[in-house]
Amino acid sequence: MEPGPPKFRRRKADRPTEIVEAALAVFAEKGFAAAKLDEIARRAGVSKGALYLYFETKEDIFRAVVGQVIAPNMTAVKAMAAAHPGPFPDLIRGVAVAVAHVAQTSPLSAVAKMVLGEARNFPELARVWHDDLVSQALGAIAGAVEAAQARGEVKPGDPRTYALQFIAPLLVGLMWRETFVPVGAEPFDLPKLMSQHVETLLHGLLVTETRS
Amino acid sequence: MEPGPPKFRRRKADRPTEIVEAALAVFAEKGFAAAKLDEIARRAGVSKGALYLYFETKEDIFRAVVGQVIAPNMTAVKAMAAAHPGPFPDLIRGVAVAVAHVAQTSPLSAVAKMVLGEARNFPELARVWHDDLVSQALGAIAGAVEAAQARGEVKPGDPRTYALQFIAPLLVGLMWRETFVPVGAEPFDLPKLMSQHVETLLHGLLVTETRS
DNA sequence: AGTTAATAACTGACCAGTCAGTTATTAACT
DNA sequence: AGTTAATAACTGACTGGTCAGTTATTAACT
Repeated sequence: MEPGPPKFRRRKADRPTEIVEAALAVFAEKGFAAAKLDEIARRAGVSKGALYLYFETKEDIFRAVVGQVIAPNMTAVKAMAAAHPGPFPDLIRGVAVAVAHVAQTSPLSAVAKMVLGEARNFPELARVWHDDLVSQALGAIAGAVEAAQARGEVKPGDPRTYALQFIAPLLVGLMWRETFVPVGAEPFDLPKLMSQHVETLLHGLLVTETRS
Repeated sequence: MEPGPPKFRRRKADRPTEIVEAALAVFAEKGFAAAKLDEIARRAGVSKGALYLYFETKEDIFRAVVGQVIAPNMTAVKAMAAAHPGPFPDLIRGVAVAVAHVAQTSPLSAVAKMVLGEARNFPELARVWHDDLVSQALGAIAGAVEAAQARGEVKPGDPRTYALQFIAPLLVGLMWRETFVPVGAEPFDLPKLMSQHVETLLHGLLVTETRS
């Protein structure tokens, strides 16, 4: 009786991250409700029962997915908040490039969409997402705007609103990509979008600068 | 045995709209998957079986909800597209006020959120939403921008991107209201947001207008 | 009386979560 | 070094509850 290749390996250490990665993929594809634990297990190379060795419930897995995506971005936000001042246009251009890059090279947007979609059923996840990530990022930008206003570089106006104006087109661009491009919509080139947007914000749309 | 008030009335004509209205409420509260047909029926004052006299499936009801919300807004979009030209700043300020008003006084944003959330499972709804509503509205604004560019009023740049820049903060503000305000986030005053945004787009953020 | 809107009890598929049993791995003892 | 006992990771068939959709029956209207 040759043993042959074993039916499974005991790899307690690696299972949780593998499961969370598989779950991220399935949740991103199907949404929370339509994601099946059997499929998550299959993609993680494990049986469904094994999921319950590491997580209490399906919701628990979802929480872990969101948490894992939030964590690395928190440090990025903190770095942004601590950015050296310098002239406002340079700062804001740099942030625009950085933010657009992160948005395109991480599962952030897929998870963001899920958090938005499931906010009703997981209010505590919406809270974490807001408190730890969105509010921080918005606050950091608003802070930079406020400092620039104090230096007389930027016009008066609500800094938090300015921060939203700054970031909103990118967010909508991401939603556009996830929602409408798959059904045939013309995509937006996000880096180009962001660079045009930043210049518009800085200098305005109008050719003649006449106060109305 | 006095008959008393009848247990139910036969009101074939009114049922469909009543059902769709009830369904809109439940879908908006719970999302598609978590919405139960029993509850939709209960709120429509009807039994679950009666739903199936007027609709084939749950998805069918959802489609009807989306369709009913799209229809009246299509006419609004068409009116906007046919707006008299005039100076660009006036036009764009008017549109901003109108759009902000509609967004706040219709179930549009709730349905929009649902369409975004369920786009994967209902691609044809995402397509309708895009083709009949979003794309039209964006095109109308882009057309106005292009005309203003031709008149030399507005700087060069992709008109469709300008349109997205214009509308994005409002959309994000709506998502903010639906998602983060319920978990304690500071709300945005949408009309104020829009008016600050329009002025920023027109004139820019910077105090000194030096080309960089 | 005949027609049909409407009901309420019912069915069957689906799926999160369970658990009795199996297998890989380690430890203890020759 | 080889054998065996003990442990813990892992499996997969099973269950119980939920819920979209069906149907036998009733009651309203013509």
